[in-house]
Amino acid sequence: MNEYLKRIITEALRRLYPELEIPEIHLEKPRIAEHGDLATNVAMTLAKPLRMPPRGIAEALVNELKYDESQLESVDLAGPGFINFKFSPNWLYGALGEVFEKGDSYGKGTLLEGKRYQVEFVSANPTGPLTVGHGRNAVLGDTVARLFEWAGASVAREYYFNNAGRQMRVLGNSVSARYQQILGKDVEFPDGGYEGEYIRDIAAKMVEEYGDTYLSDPENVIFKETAEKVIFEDISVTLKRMNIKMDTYFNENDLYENGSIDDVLKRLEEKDLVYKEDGAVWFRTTKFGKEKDTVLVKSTGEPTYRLPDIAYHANKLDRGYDVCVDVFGADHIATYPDVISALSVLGYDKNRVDVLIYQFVTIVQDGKPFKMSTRKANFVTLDELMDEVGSDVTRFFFLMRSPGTHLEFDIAQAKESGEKNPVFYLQYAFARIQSIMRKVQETTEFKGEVDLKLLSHESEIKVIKSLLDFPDWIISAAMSKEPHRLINYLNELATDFHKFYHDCRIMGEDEKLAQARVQLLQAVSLVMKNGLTILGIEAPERM
RNA sequence: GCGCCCGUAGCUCAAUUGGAUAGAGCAACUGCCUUCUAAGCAGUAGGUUACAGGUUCGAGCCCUGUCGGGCGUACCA
Repeated sequence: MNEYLKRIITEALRRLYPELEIPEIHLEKPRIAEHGDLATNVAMTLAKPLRMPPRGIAEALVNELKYDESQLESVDLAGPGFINFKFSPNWLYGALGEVFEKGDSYGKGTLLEGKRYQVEFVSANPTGPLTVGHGRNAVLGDTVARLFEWAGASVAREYYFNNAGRQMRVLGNSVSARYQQILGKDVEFPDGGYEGEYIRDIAAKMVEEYGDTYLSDPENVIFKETAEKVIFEDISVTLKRMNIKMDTYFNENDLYENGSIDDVLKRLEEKDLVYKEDGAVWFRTTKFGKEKDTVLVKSTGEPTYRLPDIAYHANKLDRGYDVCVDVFGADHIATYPDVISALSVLGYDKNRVDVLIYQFVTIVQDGKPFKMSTRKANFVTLDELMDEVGSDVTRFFFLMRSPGTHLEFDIAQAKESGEKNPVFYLQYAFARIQSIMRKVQETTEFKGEVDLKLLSHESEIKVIKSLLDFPDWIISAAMSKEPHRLINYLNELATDFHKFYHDCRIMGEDEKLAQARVQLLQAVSLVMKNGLTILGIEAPERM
């Protein structure tokens, strides 16, 4: 339909103003239903180049426009110069038919067909269980990946981690200290160590397994290695519970072993973008508009995290992905411009790296905000949260707001199983349809072809139109990396359905009409299911 | 100090990326089930989109400044 409208508008313009360079025709869905199904503002944008009033242009255009009346019901001039198009019911019924043809794959687009995407997310180092803070990252990353898939791309999900470095040493020392304490040795807990209960659990397990074997060897790497193994196991179980499956895990350490770190450094040196000072190696980030240069290698010889970050991104791009998406919390916002600068210097197209930055999550418990810190063991883990509210609610809460705004996670509201909880509105709509279907199937058997033309009630038409919007919203949510748009859409669809069902009954109606309505419900059910699938949320048969 | 993000109904948030009359949910009030899920529907009330300018046919959205909040601004990740 979009293409059709663009074509006839362009043709009309060409006839009216042969001299004019015809701009890209912009079509949008008016906010208000009375303004039609699609509208264009070409007349307004042409006002300046043509030096004519927008309404005058619009009027001429409307008069000149030739269209097929079986497709378009009306074309109107409105407001300051909008041209509003209203689809004919005939076109709507035809389009609705296509929904059934596509079925489970209705909504799948071709925009990103043939593209290879990679989404890197979670990427928490194995120092402790995933917390609610990681939750937003995990769920956003996974859902954005699903959206890319529905937009036609092939997508790889990657988890990047570092099991070397200072953090992990502290982790090992923390376990070692607890291990010794359990065995009765009076050792002091390391300053800044991980205080969480899970450290004790790991130590206890080691006592069980090895007895006091390592009591005389508190520096043994086995403490760190065991902790890493146990914690990773724990993390992957948590992810699985949340419906998240990683394709690859990438260890930062590989970048050292395969020489990419040195290689990147050498290539930056060749471009004269690094220099030595005070025993450290610096990256001339001032050349890219930064206030200060950035240290890449400390005077101890150890790289800062920025260098492996650059090498890692180069590595990802070398693996042939068309686009690599990073999912970052707001605290990482400062680091990625350096990575981008370095990559373009190294000859990569910086548009191949895309970053989704989300604002922090505030947990609200008993009406009060709750500050978290992994090291201080002052946190709510994702597992605890899911024990309380389940994974559907957890995913939904992380997705329902724009990534760009701070998210307030109200545990009380999430626990609420009734109308206060917004997930249920969607799931209920689906379950309600299933129930109606079951009932109808018990009592009636429809014969003959479905006649969609019988769906002429205002709220039926509204439902049909909403159903047809689904693919557009997937693209919109995918390209903006904002899954909440899909949720907003599904909410509207659910509202349209409930309204329809309030206005229109099925049983007791004329059989052909009932049949058409059942068909319509099937379409709603299908879209609802596909939508919830993208969100990674279950569509329950009954509630 | 400087940089990035945010500021919309009492509360939590939308607003299809510059479009027409700024919308939902919760909280408050009023109606609607003897029959297919009322976890629903319909309605009332609630706004100078933090503030002041600017850009243009048109601004919650873009630009400048001010105020308020978050995050950065490490030879931490």
